[in-house]
Amino acid sequence: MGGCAVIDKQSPIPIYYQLEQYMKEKIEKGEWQPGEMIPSERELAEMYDISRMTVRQAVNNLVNDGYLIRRRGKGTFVAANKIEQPLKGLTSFSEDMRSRGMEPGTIVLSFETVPASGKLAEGLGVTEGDDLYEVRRLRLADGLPMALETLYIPVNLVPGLTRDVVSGSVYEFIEKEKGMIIGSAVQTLEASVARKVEAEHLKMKEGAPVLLLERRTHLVDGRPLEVVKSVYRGDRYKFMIEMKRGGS
Amino acid sequence: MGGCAVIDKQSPIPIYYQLEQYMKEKIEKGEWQPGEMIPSERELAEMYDISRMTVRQAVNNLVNDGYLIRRRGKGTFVAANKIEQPLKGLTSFSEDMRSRGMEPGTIVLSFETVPASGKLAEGLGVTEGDDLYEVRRLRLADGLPMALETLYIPVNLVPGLTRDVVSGSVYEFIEKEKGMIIGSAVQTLEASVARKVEAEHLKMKEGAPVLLLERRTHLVDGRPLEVVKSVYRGDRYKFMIEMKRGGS
DNA sequence: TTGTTTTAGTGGTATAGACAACTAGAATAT
DNA sequence: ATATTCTAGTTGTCTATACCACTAAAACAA
Repeated sequence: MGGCAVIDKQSPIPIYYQLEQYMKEKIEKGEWQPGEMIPSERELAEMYDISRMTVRQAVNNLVNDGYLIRRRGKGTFVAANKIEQPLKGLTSFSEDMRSRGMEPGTIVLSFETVPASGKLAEGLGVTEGDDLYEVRRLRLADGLPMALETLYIPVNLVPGLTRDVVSGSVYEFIEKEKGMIIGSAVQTLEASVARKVEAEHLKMKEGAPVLLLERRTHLVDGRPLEVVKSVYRGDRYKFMIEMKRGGS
Repeated sequence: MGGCAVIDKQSPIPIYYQLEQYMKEKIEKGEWQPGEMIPSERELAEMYDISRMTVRQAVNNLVNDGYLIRRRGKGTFVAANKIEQPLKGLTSFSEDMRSRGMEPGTIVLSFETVPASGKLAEGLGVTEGDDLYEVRRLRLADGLPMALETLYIPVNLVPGLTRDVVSGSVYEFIEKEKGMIIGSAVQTLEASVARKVEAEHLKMKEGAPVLLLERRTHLVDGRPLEVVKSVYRGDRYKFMIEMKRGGS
């Protein structure tokens, strides 16, 4: 039974932080499986004799870090996690890697539909609450982690997207299976440092330099297709742009 | 005065969210300037007759979104602005900053001629040992350090370059005084962390994220014009690129 | 059987208060 | 003058409680 007290109220370490670390450990060790519902906030509060608000602070942090997902009226669930399914495909990332003489790879970390919220809805031209595919992929080059990518596509625009499809090339599926033509993209790039979750996936140290990339892709008819947010390893990736005066 | 109630407790919109949007607006409109301290949590709570915990929820979200920075014992401050404006095609630093609504500035740190060596000579299409101008400049936006730049130009291509000229726009000098037309550029971007010297000039902490930029500019006739290596502040600068499908 | 209502349980929002940890400057003592 | 202590103000943590909004399944009604 273990006098595994878990929470030490006398410790100078904040209670919410103790609980946060404890839950994170459960998730990382696999004691709490992806998709599994964790004890409710009220249960946790009673279990460790702490306030529900304190539980919420711990849960909040893990939600922000991508470990947990809240669903009002249903519960709090462990986020999808590391499922291996590498496959080759023709994507801009893949083309990019091949042009650099490296072999691209992909690991789909999660694939689900989520309701569009705020900025995402705006960026994708859908109304808030509409379903979006949310795909998280780890992109590899010569087997080494190169980027962590999160992709959002409106479900009603590309119905029938499956986990199998996203393990390959999404663009190829859209152009060849759906007959839609991709027109343009706007990309922003900024420098940052790896947060914990990112560092773990990319196998780098927390705080190491990364390149944050956000791409908004449009179809030729102007409809927004996708929003992709990527985190590239700063030590392995260099972005290259060719520009011409006056042109675009 | 105006019954700008700001907070409507009867509204179905959560109070914390109302406050969050209100504060975000203040920041985006510039009513609250970067670095400025915002009212304390207790002040805000009293001001709008809401609970401090509710204020905290609003502030928390803005902190997570990068709008605010908390400092225990001191207060909560508006974070440095992130610039996000499209960079169309090839522009100079000055054009870039002006298009983003900021006033560019330049401090010339050094101006000398050095012999071309190895890669530089190759990149600039000159023979090793040929004279190059080497210019180191601190680029400012609205008076704040934005980038540290080192520039190499073959002397025989642009004779007559002076310290006065480089304190302004080099591109303007080349196009207007010399009559040469800039054609294209290849730019690489990568993430890194500030080294000591860079950190000092850019007034940021050693190890903070920076964007390393290297640009190789060519004239319309194809002759290499310059190689520029820049270190941009990661917290103040964001690159935006528009692309069209066909290539990458 | 089918549709509707109720109910228990979940996370979401909000309150009022308390004390701790920290900061910077003022007041004090040396 | 130079330390030292005090103090007012800040964010950080935590509690106990209350009600709302939403979900899913059970209970009920037609």
